[in-house]
Amino acid sequence: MTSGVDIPLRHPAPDSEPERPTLKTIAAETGLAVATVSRALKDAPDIGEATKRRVREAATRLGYRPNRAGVRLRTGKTNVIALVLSTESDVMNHTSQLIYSIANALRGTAYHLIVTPYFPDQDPMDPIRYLVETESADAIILNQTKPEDPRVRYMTDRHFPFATHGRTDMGIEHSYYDFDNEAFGIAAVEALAAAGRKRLLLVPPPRTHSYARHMTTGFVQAAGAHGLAFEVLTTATSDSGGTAIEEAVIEHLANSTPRPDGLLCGSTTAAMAAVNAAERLGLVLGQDFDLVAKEAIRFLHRFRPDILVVHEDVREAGDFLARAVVAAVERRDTPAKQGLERPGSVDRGRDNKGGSS
Amino acid sequence: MTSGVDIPLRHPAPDSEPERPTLKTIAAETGLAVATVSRALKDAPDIGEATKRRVREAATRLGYRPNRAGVRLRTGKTNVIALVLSTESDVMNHTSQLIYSIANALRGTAYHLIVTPYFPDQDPMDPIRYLVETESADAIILNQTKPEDPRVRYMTDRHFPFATHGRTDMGIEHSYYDFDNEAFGIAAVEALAAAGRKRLLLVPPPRTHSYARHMTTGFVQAAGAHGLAFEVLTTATSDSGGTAIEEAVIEHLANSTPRPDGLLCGSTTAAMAAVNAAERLGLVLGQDFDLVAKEAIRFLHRFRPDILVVHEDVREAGDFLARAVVAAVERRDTPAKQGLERPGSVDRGRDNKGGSS
DNA sequence: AGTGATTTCTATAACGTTATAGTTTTGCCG
DNA sequence: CGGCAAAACTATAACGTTATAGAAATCACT
Repeated sequence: MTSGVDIPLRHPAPDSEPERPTLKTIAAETGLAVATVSRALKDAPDIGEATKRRVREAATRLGYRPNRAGVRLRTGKTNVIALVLSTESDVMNHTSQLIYSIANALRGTAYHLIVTPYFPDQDPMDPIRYLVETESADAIILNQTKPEDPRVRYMTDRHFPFATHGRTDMGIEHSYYDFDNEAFGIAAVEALAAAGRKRLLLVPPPRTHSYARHMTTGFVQAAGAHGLAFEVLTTATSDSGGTAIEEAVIEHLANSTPRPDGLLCGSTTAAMAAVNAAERLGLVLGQDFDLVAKEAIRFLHRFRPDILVVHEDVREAGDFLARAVVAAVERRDTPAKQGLERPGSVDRGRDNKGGSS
Repeated sequence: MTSGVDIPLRHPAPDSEPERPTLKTIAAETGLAVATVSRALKDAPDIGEATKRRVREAATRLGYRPNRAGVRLRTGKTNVIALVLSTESDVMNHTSQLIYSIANALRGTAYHLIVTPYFPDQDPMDPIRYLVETESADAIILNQTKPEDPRVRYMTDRHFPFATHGRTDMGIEHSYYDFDNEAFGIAAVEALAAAGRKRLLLVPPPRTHSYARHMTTGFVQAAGAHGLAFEVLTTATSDSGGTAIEEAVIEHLANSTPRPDGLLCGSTTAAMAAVNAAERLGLVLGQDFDLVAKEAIRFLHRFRPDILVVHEDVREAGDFLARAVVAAVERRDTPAKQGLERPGSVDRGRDNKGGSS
């Protein structure tokens, strides 16, 4: 089949690409100077109305779109929002929802979303430093804040626009969106109290994260207020992984007298593991014990219809955060925006009409 | 508090930024020309060894990093890999795993990951066209391929580097990674046959996607080969949403005689819904019926330990796809790489040591 | 020492954009 | 109609990089 001669055959056809139009193309088309076209397109006051119309017409007709590299090189503006994500832990459900909702909020704007996960073996500061130093983004959104979060200080010091999913304890004024985990803790305790539960057990989030303290505070306060006994599990956290949680809970339940009859979990995985643990001890959900869980995607009502569920709307968070950073980028002096999602009602899974997916 | 006078107070301190080093900086530092520095850093053959060492030393000392906008403007290279994601359907679990594994594979390379989800109201071609036309990425990875996928044709025609998660039926040679859903269908049927099941029901993936045909083919073939009765659910697909699937399955089971006793589901959600449906009819899993499901993240073993589970390793897919496109970008004539994940064994959930999360 | 080849380095231009300063045109008023 | 201001447009340079062509220095060999 192949001839012995080596014909230097390149791409079959030179494919004569239509060549993407630039300002120069429009300038040639309209007989104007490149600078005029540029200024016309950004509606500068010193360009005549008729000219502007002519330029805009040519631009749409040719399908002109600014070359981002050109803009970026000249102005430093990247038109990029970076989302920096922790990969550890059980946030799995959160992640894709965050990404989708941010991307959705960015639709129709000039901004692209770049996603930069970092891994347990990395310093969380690494991606932040990289993005800021190389000016690879106009703003950063990050999640999994810690009470003392060096990333927040770093960006604040440099006046770099950012917003966080979660709060810190540093007293720095910045844009964030958070779920009110303290209120959640209180609501959960009240639901358990209403179900007649007397001895509560919290499977806490990892202590390093800000929201762990909020949830624990709410839990402890409300339990105290209702005169209920309570404990916080110390041998596992809600992102220890299902198996570890199950073991830790079973161990705890087996060895405590009196036995806790009201459980509180911060994640889907933890809830499933905890229910399994209790059931392995022969306890019946809704009878011997109740469990309240928070989840971003409705799953648990299928797992155990009797579970008590609070929904966290991560999509709202993404939307809020995206708008906050875009506003900050467009006008550098925009005041920081803070959002706090109040937990909705605590519902039995069986009552959820929930969309799941 | 605020004084009546409006002092035009800008940023407190001018913050005298250390100025990011450029080639010019290094040139000044070493007394060489900018072009020489550039060539030295990319190890061009016409630069002396001593000079190269001197330049490299200065570069690391100053913390030089090439300005991407400059490179991109000059060369057209973006150093960006775009991941284009469908937001519909139950792939939720897949998504974050794909993102993480791609990002992980890209670590240490010069490539950034940009994530571009598209929504049900959009033409799937939109993001592709945008990325290709504006040359915003060096390569594209996309998921949810369809048997006849215009995106694949578009990029092939333009010799744009890409790889897909999933195959097409178009006979176009390109890079992809896929889970062998036909083999999965066969293995699932065999597991159900081994469990003594005689009448099988498939809750199929949405017909528009390539893998639906594969899974159905395997299912039908193997059921025929084992002389088992079989049906394919027509009133819902695995991404109809939990509630819809539950309704459809309950309806189907209630009205068929003889009643199916072996179910096959392609996703976690579908499996949970199907089990719920069967149980609402009073059927007992492992006794009156068995169910095989495929899942990316181990969940189901907690839901019902008796469920039969096959694991799909999405992380492997992301890793493979990332390497494939990077290879294609670095050397445009790299042959297309294809990967097909063979399903592992069909295990009872109770036997899974699985990491969950 | 002279010639040519080889090695090593440099000047220049260009990618697409925009800020700045400057030029031309138009309009107005005395 | 001269003078001047305002309006409308343009030329130039620069952002940081790299491809190209060419210059300078070094070497080899007569």
